[in-house]
Amino acid sequence: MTGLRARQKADRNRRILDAAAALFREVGYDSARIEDIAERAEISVGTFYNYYENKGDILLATVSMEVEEVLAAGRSIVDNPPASVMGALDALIGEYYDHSLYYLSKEMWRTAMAIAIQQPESPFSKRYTELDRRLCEQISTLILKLKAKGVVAIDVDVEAVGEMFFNNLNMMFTEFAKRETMSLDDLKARVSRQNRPLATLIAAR
Amino acid sequence: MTGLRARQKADRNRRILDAAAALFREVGYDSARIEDIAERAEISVGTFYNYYENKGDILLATVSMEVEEVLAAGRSIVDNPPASVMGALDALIGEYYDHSLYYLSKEMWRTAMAIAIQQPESPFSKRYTELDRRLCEQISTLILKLKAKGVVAIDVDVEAVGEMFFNNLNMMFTEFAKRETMSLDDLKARVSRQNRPLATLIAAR
DNA sequence: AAAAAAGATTGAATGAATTCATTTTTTAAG
DNA sequence: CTTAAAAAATGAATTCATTCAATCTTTTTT
Repeated sequence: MTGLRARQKADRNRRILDAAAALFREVGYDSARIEDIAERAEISVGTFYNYYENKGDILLATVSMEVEEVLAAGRSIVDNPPASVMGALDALIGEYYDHSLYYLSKEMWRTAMAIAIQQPESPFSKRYTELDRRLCEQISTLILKLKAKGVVAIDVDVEAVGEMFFNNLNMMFTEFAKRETMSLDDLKARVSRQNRPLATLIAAR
Repeated sequence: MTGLRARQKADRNRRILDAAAALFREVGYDSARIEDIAERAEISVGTFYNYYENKGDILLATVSMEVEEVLAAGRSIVDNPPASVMGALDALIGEYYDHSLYYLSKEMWRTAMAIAIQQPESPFSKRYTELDRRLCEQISTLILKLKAKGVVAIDVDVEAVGEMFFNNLNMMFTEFAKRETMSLDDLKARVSRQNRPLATLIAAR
């Protein structure tokens, strides 16, 4: 049986996460004070710091939940991809992008990205980087699948190509988050255009 | 003749910039306190905030100087590029990367990137983004030059390809800044491998 | 079941960025 | 040359994330 201590710990952890996620959505990251998060979670400020190293950590924890969902959604596309290279890429990348604003605002994404860059050694930053790696891997897996189906030429360096597609879509998402005026459709159209040359050239002839 | 006020303003601005750049190099961004920067520049803390919106702004101002230099160095490679697509890309990108650690540490780069993402509306953030755009443009210009020389196929979408190379090298530089253990040579080798498929495929046959 | 040890919680204290009401300096007007 | 208006500089006060010594709770030992 789980001891009282372990149960209380899990319970507090969830209360903190819920309180923070709610506050971030309500007032944005910067205006959400640790004191307020602690008050909502019915703990003290000090306790907050026993659970998370710093304010950024709790945001990255929120983001991680979101990315896990995206990965799961992506899996079903990779398992049964559209028949063309461009079609498959547009479908998977479109899924990523459409999902991205479901829980998180552009401001929250910007902050999360900023923290992940700035404190790469913090545990949640590592987790975030790990999730990026898995997204990148998923793109490569898609290309590999297309190769197996004979849609992509046999001599293509799948990993190199997958990394290039991923780095491009990731960088473009960063730009999207930076520009409040840029729409999801703009983003998808631009990335699609960027992908076309490489996608066309790696297609089996 | 420039009034006294204008001259004093320019002078103070330079003193602040010099003081900050020196302190950042000596003790790193986080440990450099506004109070110390102000003391070195022989102004008050309040005056600092009349010249820069916040601490991040002054770092981005420092970084901008560095990127201007890189752009200038890149120009001479674009004007007289190596004869192959891979050769030309490796040369230009190598120049960017080698230059990057001349004035700035990885920690300073990380902080600058983080700030540029987080506060995209601040004046220096816009300047930083603008410099990124010009770097991207320089890559496209290189491809265009190679096309004119008959090294790159005539039907290639230069802009799309240039953006993809750039976004990839930029994302990889971010990863480089995040990993304290990654060397410049590792970085160059990985990017070179990533570039090869697209570089080969766009070459005129 | 009492005592000791280990583990957690707490909130007041610390330190650094940022603000803002006041003072000082420069320019323009009479 | 004085004086009023505009622009800048100033630093004490504020705000907020983070720390840490003291206290309380749970678990383990006897």
